[in-house]
Amino acid sequence: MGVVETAIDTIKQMIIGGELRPGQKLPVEKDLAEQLGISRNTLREAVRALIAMRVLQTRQGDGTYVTSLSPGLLLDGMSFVADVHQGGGAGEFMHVRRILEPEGTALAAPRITDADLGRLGDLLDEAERLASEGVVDHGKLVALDQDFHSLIIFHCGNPVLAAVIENLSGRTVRARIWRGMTDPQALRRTLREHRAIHQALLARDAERARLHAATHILGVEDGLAALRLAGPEGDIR
Amino acid sequence: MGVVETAIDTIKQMIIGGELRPGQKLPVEKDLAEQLGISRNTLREAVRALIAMRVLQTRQGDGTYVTSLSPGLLLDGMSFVADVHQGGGAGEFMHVRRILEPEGTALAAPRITDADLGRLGDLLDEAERLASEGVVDHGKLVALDQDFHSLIIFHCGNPVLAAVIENLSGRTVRARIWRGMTDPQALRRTLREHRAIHQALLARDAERARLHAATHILGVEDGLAALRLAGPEGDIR
DNA sequence: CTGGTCGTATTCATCGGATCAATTGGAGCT
DNA sequence: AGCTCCAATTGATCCGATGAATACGACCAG
Repeated sequence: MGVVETAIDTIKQMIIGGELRPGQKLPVEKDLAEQLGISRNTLREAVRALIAMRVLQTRQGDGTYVTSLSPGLLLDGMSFVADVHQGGGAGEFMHVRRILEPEGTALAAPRITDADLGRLGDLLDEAERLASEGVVDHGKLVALDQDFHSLIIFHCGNPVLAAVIENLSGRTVRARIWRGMTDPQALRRTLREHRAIHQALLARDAERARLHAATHILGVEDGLAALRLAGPEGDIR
Repeated sequence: MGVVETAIDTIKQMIIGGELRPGQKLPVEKDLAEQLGISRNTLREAVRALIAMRVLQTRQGDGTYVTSLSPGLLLDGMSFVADVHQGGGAGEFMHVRRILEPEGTALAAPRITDADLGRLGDLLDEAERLASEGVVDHGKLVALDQDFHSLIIFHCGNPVLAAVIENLSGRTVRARIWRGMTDPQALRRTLREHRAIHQALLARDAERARLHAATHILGVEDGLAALRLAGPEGDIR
């Protein structure tokens, strides 16, 4: 095993073993490199790998710190994975989301705050306003869609579940779906489904929320499949 | 944004954009560094970050290559996340697994090959043999347990689902559960549940498989909760 | 004594160059 | 044709130096 890999594992073990705790500052590069018996450049490569995993964080002029190590933070590298597979694998990611998101939505029903229920309503109102005006700015709709789902899932009570769901559909895939929603009828259906989920949450009815979320994602999956039939390659090069 | 971060994003975009395809070789460090207008050391830090994400792979004396980018490969960094949270967050990971694994098991029922059904039986036989002999080697049992679940989930038909499930319970957590299974009755129950799942798969009965998998993981969750009551800190320092 | 300002030391970021090690591919030999 | 061996290629590691951002303490004004 290479020197860098060894250093990565050593630091990992220091964290798992509790020697380094969240928020704690690491020794300065020069000292840590000497302590591990490696050069400063090599240590930096190891640190850079752990930064990519969101395990460490550096601040120039200050030092290197262990992050909060919260699941939401550590799992958000997954979205890149989803983006890479926007082609053939998108359906597989969506399938997992179809399993998880209804459950998360049901869990959120008794937990979501009244304030956020109101915010959800606002998001829907704005989306419907945009849609009725025949807006072509899909970016706005994508953002509203993402906010809607995120806000619900945030209240599921399980940060790991929330983080996994959150990262299953990367921005690229999500944008592709909405871009493909040229049919105004499909757009109206999506908004109607969102409204139904909102109604169920307002009634604190977990079962209805679960079912509406499930059918909603089924609809999204169908849209994705149709998209693939229409244009096998989604790239516009 | 720092120079290294820019370089990481550039390479990422080259992959998402299709300019770099799986298995393809990157330009040599010297050339690529020059092309990106950065030093070789800086480029190496960017490459190292992408290696940590399993996006790139280097072979000394040969070159740097884009990996297969398969979901299973890219998602296997998750297991480290699970390991870090062996303390408080383990239950949350197990909860997600409880949602996904029954579904994956049900999906596997009609797909798993007869050969692998036989292999599952062999695994169970060996586990029961070890248990009846009062073996204290938990490592063997952990490995058999992992093989059992992996072999089933492998046939769920969705590599993304399989990869996520596979990485939700890191080795550390799994080992902790089995180590905590000091009660011979609990061990027998676990084996009985495994056998029940196997029987359902043999009968190609997806619904029974789903239910048995769900109750099995519930049992594991209970064991984990009991473990936390017994000893809040699992570290033996 | 309090508050702000400024300079300096600390620390990470980036760079250029040098040497080591592993792999590859071809020259040369049998 | 097949094998051996050497040299070129390429990543791995190290060293030293400079730039840039931050933190902290000295200093000063009120």
